Amino acid sequence: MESFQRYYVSKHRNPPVVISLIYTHSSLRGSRFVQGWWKVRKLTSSYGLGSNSNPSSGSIDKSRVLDLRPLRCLVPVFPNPPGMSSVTTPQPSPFVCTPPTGPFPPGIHPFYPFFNPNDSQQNLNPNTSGVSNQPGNHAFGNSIPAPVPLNSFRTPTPQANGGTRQSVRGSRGHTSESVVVEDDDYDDSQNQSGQHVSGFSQHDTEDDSTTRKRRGRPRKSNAGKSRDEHGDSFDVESLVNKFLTSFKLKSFDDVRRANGDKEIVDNILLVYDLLRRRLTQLEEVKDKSPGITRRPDLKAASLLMTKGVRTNNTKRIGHVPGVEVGDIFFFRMELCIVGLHAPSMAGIDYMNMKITVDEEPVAVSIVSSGGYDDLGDDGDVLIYSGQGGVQRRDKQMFDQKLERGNLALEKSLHRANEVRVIRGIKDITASTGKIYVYDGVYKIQESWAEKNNSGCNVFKYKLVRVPGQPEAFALWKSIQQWKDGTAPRSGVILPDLTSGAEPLPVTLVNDVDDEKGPAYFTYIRNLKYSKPFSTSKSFSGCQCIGGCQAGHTSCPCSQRNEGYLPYSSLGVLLTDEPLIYECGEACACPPNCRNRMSQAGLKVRLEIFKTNDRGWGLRSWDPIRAGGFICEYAGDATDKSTLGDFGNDKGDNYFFDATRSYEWLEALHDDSNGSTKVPFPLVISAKNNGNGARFMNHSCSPNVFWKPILRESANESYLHIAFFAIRHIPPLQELTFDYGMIIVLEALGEGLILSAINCSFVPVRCLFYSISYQALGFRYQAASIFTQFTGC
DNA sequence: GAACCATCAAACGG
DNA sequence: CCCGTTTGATGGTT
Repeated sequence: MESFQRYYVSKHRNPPVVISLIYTHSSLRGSRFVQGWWKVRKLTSSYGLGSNSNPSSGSIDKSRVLDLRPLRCLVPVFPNPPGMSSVTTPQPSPFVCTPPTGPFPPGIHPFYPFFNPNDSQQNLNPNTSGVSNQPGNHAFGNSIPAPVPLNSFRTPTPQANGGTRQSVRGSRGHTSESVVVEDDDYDDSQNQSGQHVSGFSQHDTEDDSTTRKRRGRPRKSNAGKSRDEHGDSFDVESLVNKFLTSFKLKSFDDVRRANGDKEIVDNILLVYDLLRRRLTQLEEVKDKSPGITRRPDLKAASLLMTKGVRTNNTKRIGHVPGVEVGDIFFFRMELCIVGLHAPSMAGIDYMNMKITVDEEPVAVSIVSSGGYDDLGDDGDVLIYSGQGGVQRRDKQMFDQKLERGNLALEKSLHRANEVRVIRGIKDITASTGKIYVYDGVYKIQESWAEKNNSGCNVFKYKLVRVPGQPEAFALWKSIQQWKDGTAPRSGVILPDLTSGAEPLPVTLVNDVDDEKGPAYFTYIRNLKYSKPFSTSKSFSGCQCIGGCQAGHTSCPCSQRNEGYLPYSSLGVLLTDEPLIYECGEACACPPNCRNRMSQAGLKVRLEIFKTNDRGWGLRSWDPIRAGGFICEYAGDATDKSTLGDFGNDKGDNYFFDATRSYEWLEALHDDSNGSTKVPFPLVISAKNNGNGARFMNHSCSPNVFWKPILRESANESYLHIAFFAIRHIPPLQELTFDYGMIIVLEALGEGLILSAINCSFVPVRCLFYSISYQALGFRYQAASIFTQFTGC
């Protein structure tokens, strides 16, 4: 159950040391996608170094397999030697892992590049963990990039950007020269016991009795037709547990329940939506999953909340940790489980506050979504109506009373406390449904009562946005004006890069500098094959004249996708499966069939824009919901075998390699049977021909992932790559995905730097980890996480 | 502590 | 597209 990739690096060193890194499958289980364990092996023999010589596998000393803590993580976690690892046998390790800022064990000293003897300001505070938000403290001289946290991609710091590109490009040369790739598999003892059951995989949670129970049930062989009253609850239960385990929410303590942070909030929302989408899919095919009720949004939230999986449980005034101004939500329950706005329906959330001896209610947040006659056109001002005054049953109106939320708002006016405002906006893509935008905190300026159309008293509250917050709702209004044409988008170079090839334009924008656009290429909508990807299959297609429908058990397209349609009616990805079978030429269904999502062209308004520090990038004017389809990777399909090891010999910076490891959702699959690995050697070149996807940059905390999609005609099949949103993406947030990694060891200065280049064609992106390595009588020390983003 | 109630949901059908 | 119906969850109040 070991390696799927291994890369050797040979470096000039005296004595020479060759080390390989193996990403271990088993360790991925239960870890978040940004983390993983890596094994570092010391090879016992030396090779002809300084060239691309290929080390022979026979020289590996398997007894010297060592474990290091996660190489790719947002915050470095340093090993806790006793009992930390569940995947390895404890063994004395010649590695000593230390944060780069200390404290250091006896005999270990601060090391280059984190220590500069000339820098008296060196930060050795152990509490900073080395990768907080102050990367600029580290001294690198003029040519070495400053360490930056891995997640700095989203919030780049000025120190990290300036002047680092040169040095990284410089270092690319000698690292890539010294890299040797070897493709043989180190471990043949792969655990084949895993099973793929009914569309989602079993997860090994030994403490989970329901999972065990289900595994042993022969009842499952009835193709789920059983109406056993407990039958479906086992499915749902194990589904929830799988998600929770995958995203480290299984054991959720009171501390995290009371106060969240970005990672907790992100993961909870991630699991919520995965669960909600899966329940949606199950609900569509009722006879396969009896007992699944309507309202998957409520069901998913209730499942999580009964397990205590929620955060910011304690009400508070002001911002909620982990939720940023501009964040978007698609369901009221999402606001609830992250603590932004607790009531599932009511518009005013409030809490009791001790004032001397008495308690009085104060408002903490409001949702303005059109239920009453609110006025919010100004953008920074909101006239909000009080609650009550209507009888829901018979719609009878009466005077509002100064109680509950109304009273709380009144008290908040006098106490001048901040009130969070969530603006509900009609979702254009879905005629029904709303998008909720967190618009930051407001203060109540005045209140009054007025008569409404029925002559009843209604309370009104004037709220004014607290200045200095990022644009949120105002941005939506701007974008609407760009679309209307009532206000111009600044910096537009080309209004439509596609020249009408897509149903929606793709704008080319640069409001950063005076570069007039990326190098010339031809816009094409789809992936182009010079020959079929595969000719072995024979497939007659479906006969769904009006388009494939959920629950049509006879539809062969549905059958190939484990009995479900992979997309919702709104075009949101529902399935967990590693490969999607879309309808193809052989199918009788129309082009707008629900199962042709990636063939219908763009659904969101994209823009290619100049970034501050990474060349050109891709983003969307429209909000994209989690699982939403973005686009496919267009270009020329290439045979990987015709390329060099790294495919970069032609200077092609626009490559997509489907054979690379990508971590998103791999944790959700039981990988012991290899089912999650994409067995398709598809490499796409978008150098000459491509679409917006070729501009998508890499991130270690991406908001987009890709999935392979198979389209079949009678005797041929074609593989395509489609991109989907990992989480809800607000407008104009850059779209990024994880390119996948190659790990490189590099001797640098006094230490070994573990570095990673994330794609064959891209310069070194991430330099990693802090180790002290005792080998052959020499001690090497390596630096901690710092990251480089070079753009394209 | 249980039951009830109020509430700017969300999906669906006509 | 608007409207009503249905199915609902949470949190506060009784």
